[in-house]
Amino acid sequence: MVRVRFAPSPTGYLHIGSVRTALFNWLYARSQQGVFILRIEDTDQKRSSDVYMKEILEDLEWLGLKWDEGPYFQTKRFDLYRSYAQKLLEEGLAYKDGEATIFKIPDEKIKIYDLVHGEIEVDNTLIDDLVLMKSDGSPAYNFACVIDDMEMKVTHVIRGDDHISNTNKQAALYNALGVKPPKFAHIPLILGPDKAPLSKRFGAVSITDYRKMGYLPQALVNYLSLLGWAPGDNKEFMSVDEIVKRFSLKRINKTGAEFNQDKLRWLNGEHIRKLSLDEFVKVCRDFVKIDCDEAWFRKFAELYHHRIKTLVEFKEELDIFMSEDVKYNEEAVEKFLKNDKVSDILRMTQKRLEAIDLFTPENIEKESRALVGELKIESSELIHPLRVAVTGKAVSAGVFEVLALLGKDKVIKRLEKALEADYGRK
RNA sequence: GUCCCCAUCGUCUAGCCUGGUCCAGGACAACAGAUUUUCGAUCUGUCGACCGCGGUUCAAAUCCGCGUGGGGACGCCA
Repeated sequence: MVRVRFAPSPTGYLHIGSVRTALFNWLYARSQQGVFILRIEDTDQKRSSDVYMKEILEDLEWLGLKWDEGPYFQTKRFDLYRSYAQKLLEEGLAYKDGEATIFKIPDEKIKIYDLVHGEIEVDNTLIDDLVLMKSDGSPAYNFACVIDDMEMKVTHVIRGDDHISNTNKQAALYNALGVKPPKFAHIPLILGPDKAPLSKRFGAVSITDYRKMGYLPQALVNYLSLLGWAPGDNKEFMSVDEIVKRFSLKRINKTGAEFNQDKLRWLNGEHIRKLSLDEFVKVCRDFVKIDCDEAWFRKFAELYHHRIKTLVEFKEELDIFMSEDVKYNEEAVEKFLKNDKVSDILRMTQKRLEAIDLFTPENIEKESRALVGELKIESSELIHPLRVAVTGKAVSAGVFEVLALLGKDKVIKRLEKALEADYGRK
């Protein structure tokens, strides 16, 4: 039975890199019908906080990375660490230095077999002895980690590359305890654009940030799974189930991967499209928290379902519809409103639209095209200025649908405002 | 400084183990064209990489060595 664990420290929010580690553990457990254990490494009591702890649990749940066991807390296991330290002391494998207990690292070369990297040989004569229990009575990281992994019968330790140089120390500890070490898989780190491991400098690194930016958990899972792993057949857009089915440690690669938000955004768009309209409406409602007519909202969502890539983009479009004021995009105004004929065309359009009883896309289009025919102009000469005048932007869904959804009053009012500004003369 | 890890398009990667099918495939981005209702949508296309040098071999992205470059670890932090 495969048993893996994710062991975060509640000394900060859940970082993209940590989440990727959690994800690979979870994927391996799921793909092997194994057990995914959550262990909170809170031995640094000065830096640990409940706020971070709660956020970590929430983020894992939001991502759908459910744990089967735990959370275990290291602060509740100090007796256990103490007793093992005592045992090593009695066996002469550790010694006291003041209040601290130190493990005497045997002078020998040690071979580690890593599932990702293959064999790694390290000369343990080069490293210092290892603190087991600190003077304040708390266990040191490498010790607590080994004891817990042993006690929790962890079979595979999947963690970041940066732990490779802990592994030889831990291996020496396993030897001293007379226990077979778990299998190790050190996965490459996630890098920022500067090729250094992801840090605050990069901007958004916490899962909460991505949630707020309107990314779907399944998109984030999909994207993160592709950093350091690939199914091998060029398939990239995958459901979580599909990833679980195809995941294998063998296909994890060794190179650090740069986090690329463009690709995440693309994948997010794909996952949004894949939602049914009902699902999409629900997701959007939860995200924007706006009070408006259900049927209207649904129509709006339908119009933008395939046009937006994040929920924030959805909200921005929605704001254009909801707000009283139009924010005019300078480039759009420059390109489509600053033209001699525009004012006249818009004035006439406004009159036509005002006369429509049933303000439907079909009727709006009919009237607009009729006007285009009478004026002997290109339809684009009416449509583009109309869009900019009403939405402030050069980009939107189909303009007739947009107008219909906006409603006659609002459209007329916005046209009036645009005409007052009199861009055509400036 | 010492030790360890890594090295294919701008980015994520396939191929590398088991050398020939690779003048290196896909995706994101970028760019161009199309769609005469735009576009950040859609479709089509273009650009673009095996870090260098030696070696092994009939044959090397693939194996070996050395360089170079990047990263990590050297805490009574985790």
